[in-house]
Amino acid sequence: MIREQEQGANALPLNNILAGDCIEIMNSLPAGSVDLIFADPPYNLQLRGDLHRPDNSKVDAVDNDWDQFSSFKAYDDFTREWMAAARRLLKPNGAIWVIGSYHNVFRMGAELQNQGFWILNDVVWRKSNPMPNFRGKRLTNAHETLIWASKQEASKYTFNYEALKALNEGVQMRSDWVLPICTGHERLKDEAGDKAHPTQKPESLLHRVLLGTTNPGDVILDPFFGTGTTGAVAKMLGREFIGIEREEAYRKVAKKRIDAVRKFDKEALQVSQSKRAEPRVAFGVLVERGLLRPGEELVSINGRHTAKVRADGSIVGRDMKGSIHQVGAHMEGAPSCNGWTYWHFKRDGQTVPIDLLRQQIRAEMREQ
Amino acid sequence: MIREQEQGANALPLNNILAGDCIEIMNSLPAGSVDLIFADPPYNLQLRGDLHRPDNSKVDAVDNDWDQFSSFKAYDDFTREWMAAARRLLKPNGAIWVIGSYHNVFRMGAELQNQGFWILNDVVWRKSNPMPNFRGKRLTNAHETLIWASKQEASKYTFNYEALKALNEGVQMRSDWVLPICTGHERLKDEAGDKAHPTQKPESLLHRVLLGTTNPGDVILDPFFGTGTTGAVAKMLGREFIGIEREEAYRKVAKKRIDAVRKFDKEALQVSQSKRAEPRVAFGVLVERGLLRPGEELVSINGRHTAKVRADGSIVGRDMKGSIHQVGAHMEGAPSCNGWTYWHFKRDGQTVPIDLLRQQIRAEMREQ
DNA sequence: CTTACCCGTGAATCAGTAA
DNA sequence: GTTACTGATTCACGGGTAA
Repeated sequence: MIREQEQGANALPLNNILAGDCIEIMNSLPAGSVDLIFADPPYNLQLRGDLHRPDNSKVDAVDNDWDQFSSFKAYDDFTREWMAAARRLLKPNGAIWVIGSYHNVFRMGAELQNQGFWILNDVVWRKSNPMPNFRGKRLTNAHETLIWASKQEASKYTFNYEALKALNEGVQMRSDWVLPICTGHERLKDEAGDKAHPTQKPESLLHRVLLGTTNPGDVILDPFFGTGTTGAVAKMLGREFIGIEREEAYRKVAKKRIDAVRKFDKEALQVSQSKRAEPRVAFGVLVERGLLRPGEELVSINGRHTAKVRADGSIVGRDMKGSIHQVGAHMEGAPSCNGWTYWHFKRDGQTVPIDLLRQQIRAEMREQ
Repeated sequence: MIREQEQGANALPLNNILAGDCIEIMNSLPAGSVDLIFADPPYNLQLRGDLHRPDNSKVDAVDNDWDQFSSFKAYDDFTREWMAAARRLLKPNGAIWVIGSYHNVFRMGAELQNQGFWILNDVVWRKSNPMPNFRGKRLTNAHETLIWASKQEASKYTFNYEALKALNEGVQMRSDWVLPICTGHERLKDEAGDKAHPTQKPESLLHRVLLGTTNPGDVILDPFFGTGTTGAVAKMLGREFIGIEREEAYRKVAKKRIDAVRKFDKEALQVSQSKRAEPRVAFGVLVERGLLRPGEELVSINGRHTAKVRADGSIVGRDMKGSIHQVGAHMEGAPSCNGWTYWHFKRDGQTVPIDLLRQQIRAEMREQ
């Protein structure tokens, strides 16, 4: 058996990038031979016109042919096919990760369930540095969603609980991961110096996925290999990979990149540590959480000025409205003012600085 | 028309909790009459068993020949029905929020898209104090997902950008919201002292939703009302609500809760306004009123270009004449330009943006 | 050599009104 | 419905250059 798998016609082409359509290629590989699949398929963004930043520069949007689908039906057909091919390749105890945005992730999640995959977690990648919403028409799209699912409900999937706990400063890893997007030297460039791929994923993300849900020596398949982040991190971590990629330009960049990777590079093991900054608390959050009521009166530390709280966290003084800091500075004729210590409120006859409420919120946040 | 809506058979039962099945009741209400729907439907945590409605009646699966997926089918049928009924009730510019976990949110998101809703954002409610994963077999399930969608792609949905920005310490609100789960005094108890509802949502969550995507006076429908968080926050914020709930016990708790809510006073409900809401002022008016003289020179913000004001409110640059916006865009070779902030004039040795003069005019208009 | 400043850029379903 | 015009709108970083 093992000999066949290693040497026969059906041998797994380990640590290679296969050229071609991922559905065809997956269907040509031996069933039940892969431990983990990581899939980052086209998102079907459905972008309309151009978008400019406030400084008039144009956003370099994802307008590649591979992201164009004629309808939801066409996208669903595509999803059903690649997912079925992927599921066939998985060992009985295998698992899959998919990543997407609101454009496609709901359709992928539903199809995973339809095909009998068993969802273990949905994971939110919270981007520490997302692109802002330039027109102010929506919320900043600051996250993407991953779904982790086993081949079937009965699968004894791999989960390295302690490793992830260690990675998370000794407390259980949660379903929301704060990681920066891929920029700087990690972002691969083409010969012209432009980004080699429009949607390169950060290695920190794959590091966490592979560390947490595979063992050394496991076989990891990425059917939408792109510039090979999955392969690069798999190699670092001593896992085997199989990549499938249609576009020659991407394959070329990926091969060069992976060839340069050294196994068990200790520095690489540290890239995924996210920094923990002191959380910023907006004054509006006190209102939102009911610690202060809209309409409630604030008094200045010297008792000379008052202001009223509004529902959105701005405040209104005698002749001005704005943030707690702005209004405080205005009242005192000062260039700046720390509103947290300047403004007080009354509870049970006591006058208390609003900073006390901020400390309360911070304590809650630390509890996790 | 108005009389009919207020007093006729089709009158909207504002600020009431309606008893019964939400699909039937929604179908009995007048179409196109609701501004926002907030839906927190059953999460269907036991997808592999029978599916039950909130009243514990069993949902019949239409297609039983594929037993493994029949329960998904039943959940999808249920989702399709209530969502279609909800969509019918929305005004053309209306919008919907749904909330769920990985058990059901993918199916809801896909169905929203299938029915022609237009997804605006998916939002992650990151729980600051989730329940840990006791068995250590998965990641701590520390978030839930909300989807915000307009009735159709062309809808001019409500988004109070500035208010949410104020709520977030002056930077635009992101798609991930850190909020604690509902505990303590806010968590409603029944007579026995147990929690009155298993999945009561925190008021802070609804505060952000309603402040950000409705205006005072808007009609908000919650078809899975439960203990009435939507109604309580709607009342606080000066919005109208309609609740639908099958279970008498929940309706009773909700009514008592909402009756005790005090509306915030009007001034507190004024939120930060977008500049887009300000009245338009034609540049020519500045000339007309003598704030700028025909022949006066304007200088671009970077000091590189000049233009001359003409009596009709057009301006002339080196090789082009037109509006302040057209000439500015031409000078910079940009697709567009906000002439109000681009062009400056000189007074007493100072260089001042012409937008300052527009603000003067607007102030005069407000006094009038 | 260090610090300060400027510039570039990222999976984006990104406008509203009047004629 | 279409066209034309007005005019509102950005956060976190990394890298490079200037001081």
